Amino acid sequence: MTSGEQLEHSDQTLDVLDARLLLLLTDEPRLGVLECSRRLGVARGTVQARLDRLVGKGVLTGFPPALDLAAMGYGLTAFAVLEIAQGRRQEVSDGLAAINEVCEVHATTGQGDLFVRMVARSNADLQRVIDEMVDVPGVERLSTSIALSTPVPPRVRPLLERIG
Amino acid sequence: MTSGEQLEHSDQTLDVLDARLLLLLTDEPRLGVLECSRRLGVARGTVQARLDRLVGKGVLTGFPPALDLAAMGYGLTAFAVLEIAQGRRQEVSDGLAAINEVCEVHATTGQGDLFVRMVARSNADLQRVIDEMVDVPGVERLSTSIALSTPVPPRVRPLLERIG
DNA sequence: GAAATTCCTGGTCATTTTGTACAGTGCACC
DNA sequence: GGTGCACTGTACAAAATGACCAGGAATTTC
Repeated sequence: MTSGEQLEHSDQTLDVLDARLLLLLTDEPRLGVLECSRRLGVARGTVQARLDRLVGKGVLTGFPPALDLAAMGYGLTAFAVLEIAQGRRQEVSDGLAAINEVCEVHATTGQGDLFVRMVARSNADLQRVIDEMVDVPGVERLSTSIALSTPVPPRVRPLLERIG
Repeated sequence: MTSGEQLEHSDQTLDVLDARLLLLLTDEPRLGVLECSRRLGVARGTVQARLDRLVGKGVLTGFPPALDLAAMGYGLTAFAVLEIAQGRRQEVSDGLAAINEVCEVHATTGQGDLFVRMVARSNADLQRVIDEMVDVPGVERLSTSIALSTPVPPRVRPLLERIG
């Protein structure tokens, strides 16, 4: 059954087997190739080949350790939308990247030019981080909101499940 | 050198060695315990004990496969801020969670009540996803912005580096 | 239709890693 | 001085890995 079940998707990057494999690894990331092959009911070489292929395609980029920032003392997550001076995106981005607590920055359409995710140890700490951000040259306006809860934590699963 | 270098941090959840270990695993996630011990210049048992402890503390939650959504065909990432009817957060969250393309939802302070990260295959596809979100009962206002670029991709490194 | 290609299977092999255990050592604390 | 704790270095059996290869089935190509 090389591949014949997925007639509905066009740019079929992922195979049913690929999806099942990734799903399996999503649930139990520490599984070895051998275990995977057993669970999936295929030969070990197949799993090995699939993984290599997925990495080659750039779909699977690695298995980074997942850290719980809250458990590390960074109990606060906050988001900031900032407006910046025209044509200084690069400069501002660099300035933000230099702040340790800044965990993610996106340039977006709409009024806010940059969107930032950051963490802090406490409210006071957050204040400090925000101050640092405001001080970045080129930042004109900054509005922050604190994450109170996370009804849907980062996930990819549904996208995979639709294939497998 | 059990632990004696980190005098500046108070709720010292993480040790210098912990940080170095996590940093190492961040860079090369597929390393085994033995390799780590070699790289760090400590005994294998030590690395093993540290990892167990980190997992026990809840700091290290696993090694999920990192997938490149763009390589999977989801080239578009977008953010949405939505305002919802009073007291229907749970209901709305569930509704959003049922949409495959919704990758993350946070409840936040400020005007926007919920903050959503989503992906799509194309502009048309994004339109569909947005429509689905608007149709979720309890959603009153929704404003979307598309991620044009990501100057700072999700990272934890700086937080670790400050310790190690 | 026949040939070539591709992908999976199921097996082998030597090498490496894991899990687990243990005695020994340096250090902090009482 | 004694106790507890974390790290070291070592050991050994069991398991997994990486690298092969021949054969079969399905797909594509001519």
